[in-house]
Amino acid sequence: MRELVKALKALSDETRLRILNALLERECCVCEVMQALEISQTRASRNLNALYDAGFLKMRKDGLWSLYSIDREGMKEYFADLVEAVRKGLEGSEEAELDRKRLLDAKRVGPGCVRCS
Amino acid sequence: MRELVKALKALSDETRLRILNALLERECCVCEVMQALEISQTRASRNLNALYDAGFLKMRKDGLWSLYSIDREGMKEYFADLVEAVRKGLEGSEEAELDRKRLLDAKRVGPGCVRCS
DNA sequence: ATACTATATGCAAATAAGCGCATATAGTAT
DNA sequence: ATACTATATGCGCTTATTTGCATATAGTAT
Repeated sequence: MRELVKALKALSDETRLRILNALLERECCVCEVMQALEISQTRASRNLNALYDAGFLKMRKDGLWSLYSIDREGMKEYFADLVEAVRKGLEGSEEAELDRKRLLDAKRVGPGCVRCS
Repeated sequence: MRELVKALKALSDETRLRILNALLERECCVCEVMQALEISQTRASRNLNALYDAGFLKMRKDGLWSLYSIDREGMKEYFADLVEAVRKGLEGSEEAELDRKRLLDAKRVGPGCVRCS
């Protein structure tokens, strides 16, 4: 019960739904999420961690980068069902589509990177 | 997107998950929910309304009673998927089981009713 | 009409959630 | 070593959520 509440709380936020939508496309580092959703570093990091903490994501390190992805193998069956229901509920959402579009151009560099200014 | 967030917010609360669990058994009036979950009238009414408002429940009046039930016919497909995922996530929950057990003895009378004191 | 009952709701207090700023941490590069 | 980069996190502020109390509303019964 506690686990289920935590999972649903993790999903009940627009930012985190948008993040999940992006991760449905592919594995992302924090800065790619920032770029795709046009949100701050703090916001991206904290909300990614919330989804991770609830049990939806897995994370691996690659140098400086933290790479998050949907933990399809590791998550419980009803978690996968929730993700699938969310995916279905996101169909036709302009916001979600725009995020995915921006994700195509997102690069694995941060906001303070000189190449971006 | 807004609709999906609202739906997930409605589900992301222990009281409302317990209510949904009770309604998976059968249609209930507010006072039956109060008895099954052992919660106050305000709490039962407000949380039932939240689930109704999000689109999970339907309601009909019978005299003084407001009878709530899961709106299986009226709700969108992905809402039904969410409910099913929640049902699966609730399997094995002692709290949910106890609520269902108490629901068996719940009667359509309120807390101030003389027959109950 | 009055008395009683089930539900809904305005208000206020308590608690929780979200986020920006600044800073810490840890890896990379020179 | 220093300089730089990507991510994480403590703190504080703001906003949202939850709930109880009291009361309103509406139906029933006499």
